[in-house]
Amino acid sequence: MTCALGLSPDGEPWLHRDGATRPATWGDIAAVEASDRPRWIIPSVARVYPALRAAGVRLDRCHDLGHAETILGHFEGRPVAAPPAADPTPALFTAAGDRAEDPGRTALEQYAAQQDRLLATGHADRLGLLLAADSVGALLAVEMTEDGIPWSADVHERLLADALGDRPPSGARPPRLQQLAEQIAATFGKPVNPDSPAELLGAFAREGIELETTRKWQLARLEHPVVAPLLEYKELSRLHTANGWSWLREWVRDGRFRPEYVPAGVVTGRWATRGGGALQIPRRLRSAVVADPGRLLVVADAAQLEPRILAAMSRDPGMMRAAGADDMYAALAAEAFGGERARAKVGLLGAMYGQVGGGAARPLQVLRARYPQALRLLENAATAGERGGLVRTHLGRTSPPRSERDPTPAQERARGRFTRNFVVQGTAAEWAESLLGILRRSLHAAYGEGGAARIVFYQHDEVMVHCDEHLADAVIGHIEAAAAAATRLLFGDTEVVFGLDARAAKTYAEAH
DNA sequence: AGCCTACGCGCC
DNA sequence: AAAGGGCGCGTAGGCT
Repeated sequence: MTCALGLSPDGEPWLHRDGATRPATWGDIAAVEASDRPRWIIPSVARVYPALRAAGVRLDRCHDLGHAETILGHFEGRPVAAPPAADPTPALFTAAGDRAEDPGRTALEQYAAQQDRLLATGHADRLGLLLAADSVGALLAVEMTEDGIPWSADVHERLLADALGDRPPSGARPPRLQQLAEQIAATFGKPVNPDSPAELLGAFAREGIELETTRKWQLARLEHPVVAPLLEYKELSRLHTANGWSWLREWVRDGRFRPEYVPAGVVTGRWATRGGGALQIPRRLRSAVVADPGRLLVVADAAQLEPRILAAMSRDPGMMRAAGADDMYAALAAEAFGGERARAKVGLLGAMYGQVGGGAARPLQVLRARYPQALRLLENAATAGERGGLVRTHLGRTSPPRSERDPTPAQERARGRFTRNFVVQGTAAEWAESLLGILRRSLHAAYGEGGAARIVFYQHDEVMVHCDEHLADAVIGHIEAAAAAATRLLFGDTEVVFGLDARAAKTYAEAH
C-alpha cells in the first residue's frame, strides 16, 4: 500500500492512503505507521517530521521527494536549485490547477516519475540505496535535534573561566584577552587590534617584517617577542567568539545542545549543520559533553575511512590488501615505502586531495606505480572535472554541473581537485550514512523508543550514542554490526576492513 | 543599518 | 613545514 503524508501550506497535516488524500491528525498517521509500517512518501521530511515527533510519532522508513529530486537531478546532469533541507517550498503546492488541491496525488505522481527516472539511469540498485540513505538520514536528523547532545554548562563555564578569566560584560574583552592585547600593544609600541589582519600586517611592516598573511603557522615561524602573546590571543579569542559565554547562552538549554542538521547539505553528501557550529566542537571543549547520571556516551569513529573507501571502490588489489590491515598507512608503507609510514600517508592524502608538489610528489610516483588502479580512479575523476564533466560516487551521487562559463586554467585545476576528492569524500559519506540508518533501526528494534540508547551526534565518520550505562557494551556491538552491514551494502564481500574505534565513557573527551 | 567579501580558524 | 578536498561562523572592512 502506497502511503504519503505532508503539510498543507498553512501547516495542516494530510495523509494519502487507499488512493485518497484527506486531512489527518497525528494520531491517524501513527495508526497507519503501526499497522502498515509503510515507506512513506514525503515531500520534505525536514518540514513535516518535527511536528510529528512533537506529537510522539516515529516513522521507520520514508522516501523524501526533495532529496530524491536533488540526487536524480544531479545524476541527470541538471543544476538543482536549492539544497534539500533548506526548508523548501515544494513545487507541489504552487502548481497550477487542481494539482494543488490534492497534495497526496501530486506527491504520488512525483514519486512515480522519480521511479521512472531511477530506472532510466540504469543504476537503480545503487541509486535506490542512496535515496533510502538520505531519506532515513532526514528522519534521524530531526530526531537528533530533538534529543540533543548532553552538555554541561557548568563544566563549559569552568573551562571558559580557567582560560579567559571571569565572564566580562557583553561586548567587552575577557580579562585574559585584555591582558594579551595590552602586551601586544606594548611590544609594538602602539595599540594594534589583534583581530584585524590589516592592522597586524601594518604593525609587522613597521618592524621591518613583511608578511603575506597573519595565519598562525606563518606567525609561528617568526622570531619576534610579539609572536607568543599574539598566538595565544588568537587561540583564546577564537574560543571566546566561537564557543564562549554567548554561544553557551544561545545554544545550550536544559543540559542539551540542539543543532539543526542538514543531511546531504554538502554537495558531496556530507551532512551540514545550521547554527552553533556543531560539526566543529573544539577538542578543548569536549569534556563539557557529559552523559546524564546513570548513562554513558558511546563514541565510534571509522579509522582511516577515506583511504579504505578508495581501496574498496577502486578494487585495486594491492590497496585492498593494505586496507585489510588495522593501520592501512603502515601496511602501504611496509609494501611500498620501506616502512616509512609518514610518506605513505602524505602520498595517499595528496592523491585524494589533488596535491601536486611539496612532500607528496615523490610518494605519489610510488603510489602510481604500485597501485595503478586506485590512482587511475582519482586521476580520471580529476581529468573529468578539469574538462567540465561529471563524476559519481560509488552509489551514484553526482557532482553538480560546473558553474564557471569560461574557466581559467586555475579554475579548471581547482575543479579537478574538487571532483577528485568528491568521489572519495562522497562515497565515505554514503557509507557513513548507511551505517547510521542501519544503526537507527537496530537500536530501535533492541531498545524501543524509551531513550535507553539514542544517536545524539554524527560527524562525517563518527557517531555518538547516549545510552544507559549497562547497555554501553551492547551498543558498541550494534555499531560494529551496522558498520559491517553498511560495508556489505555498498561493496558486497570485500577484503577491505572498515575498522571502528569505539569507546564508552562519561564524557566526549574520554570517549574519543 | 544591512549586505557582501576576505580572512582566519575550528572540525572532518 | 604547510601544499591539496569539504564545511560554518565570527570579525573586519568596504559597499549600498
